[in-house]
Amino acid sequence: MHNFFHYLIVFLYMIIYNSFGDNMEKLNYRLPKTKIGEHSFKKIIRAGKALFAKDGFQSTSINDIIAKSKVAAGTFYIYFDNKLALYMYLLDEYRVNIRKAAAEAIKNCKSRYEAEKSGLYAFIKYVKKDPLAYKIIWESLFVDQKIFKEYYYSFAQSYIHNLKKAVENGEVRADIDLETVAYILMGIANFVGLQIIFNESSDNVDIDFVVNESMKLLENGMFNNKKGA
Amino acid sequence: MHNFFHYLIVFLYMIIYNSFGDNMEKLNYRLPKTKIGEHSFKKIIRAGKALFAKDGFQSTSINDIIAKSKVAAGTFYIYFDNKLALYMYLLDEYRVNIRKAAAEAIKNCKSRYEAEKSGLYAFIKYVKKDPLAYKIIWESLFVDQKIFKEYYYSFAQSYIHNLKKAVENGEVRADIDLETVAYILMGIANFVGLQIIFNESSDNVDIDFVVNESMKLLENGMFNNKKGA
DNA sequence: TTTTTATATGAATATTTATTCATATTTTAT
DNA sequence: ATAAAATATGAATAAATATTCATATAAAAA
Repeated sequence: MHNFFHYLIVFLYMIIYNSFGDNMEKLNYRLPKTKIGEHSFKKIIRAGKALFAKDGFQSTSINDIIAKSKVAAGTFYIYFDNKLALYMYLLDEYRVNIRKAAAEAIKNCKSRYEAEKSGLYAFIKYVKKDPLAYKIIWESLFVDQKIFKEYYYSFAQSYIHNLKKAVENGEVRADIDLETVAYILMGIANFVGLQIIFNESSDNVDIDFVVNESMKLLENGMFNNKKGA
Repeated sequence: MHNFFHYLIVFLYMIIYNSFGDNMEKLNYRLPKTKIGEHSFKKIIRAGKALFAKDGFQSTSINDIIAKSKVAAGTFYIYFDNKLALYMYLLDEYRVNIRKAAAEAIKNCKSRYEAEKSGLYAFIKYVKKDPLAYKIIWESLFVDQKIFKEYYYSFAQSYIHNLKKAVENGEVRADIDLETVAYILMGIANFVGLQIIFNESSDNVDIDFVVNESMKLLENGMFNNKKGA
């Protein structure tokens, strides 16, 4: 008779887990409700950012975070279930910030061309200022492949949506697959961003330069002989 | 008087470390010398590949590798100093393989255009067949930022070298920065590769398709109005 | 054949890391 | 002023992980 209840519970668990699993993952942290709590919370966030940026997610232990933030071990668990919960919180924050920076840069653009240029410039400037944003998103591929895939997939979808409109009003050529173009544009932004980050002495002038060169290629391609071979 | 020797030793250590540090990192594994040793070595390699592919470098413990490969704990240490040594061994293997695949694909190409197309196709086919190759190189950014940077930097340099030749014989336009082009091409390969890997049911036809679409953009850009805005 | 070298083993040890909980303090609500 | 809620603490415990080493066996060299 015990077995019946055991299997019932397992069954119910499976239903709940499958339908709500993804949503429940987001409840792994608790925001503070007082000034003093906010202070501790911020200390943890700051330490997490610094350590994840320096050593990466997996190499950073909760003990490291506790030591750096100078809160007691128990305090960490008041706000976060575990290290992943803190990481997800930061990842979310950076995603919002990057999208905000891009949206802000694009909002007054008159054409798709201008929007690509401003968006690229804003993205690279953002990751130059705060390389952790860049690193933390890339690293999500190794923390949880699913969240990485979802991020780029949804990014690509909104890209495709905008490109479609640009095709309709004749700005973008109609004879090219927009999904591929979306991934190409993400690839360019990420790797040209890499180029800027690699060069530690790079400044706004350099960002201007690589953005202009990238736009040249997006305008007219890279080959002289337009027929190819 | 003890202090003198202490500082002498520290000084000598610094000299040795600075000049040979990079080379010495590569001596962290020992190849087997007999048939039976080769067998154990291969078992460790196979288990490492499978686990790094599934869970990533940091989430895989040496104990996991030992369990999966079915060798004793001590056996692992006969061949590798630690987990990083195994990872570096695999990273090196994949780098060689990817470069080999790319070189093989390019060697009979008559033009830079053809070479770009074949190289892109070969790269995507390779990472589709063995996604760990892709993952392990990207992940190196989080295992050791230096090796990641060196990898893409040297890749970019050899790219620039080839592009320069193509500019000289008029195949590639002369009014564009080749370093930026190199990073753009790496970005396209990596993210269009991502697009293919994300779509689990993608096949050679899909690879053909995205390569063709990418080449369209490299030929003529993406905009109708060549003046931009 | 004997000696030497290479390899295998896994229990034991050392180290790191995550997590809990009883107790104390501070803040907010009543 | 008092009760309730929120927060802080860190020693203690639990769990995971890395590494060593004495012992044994197999392969190659002498």
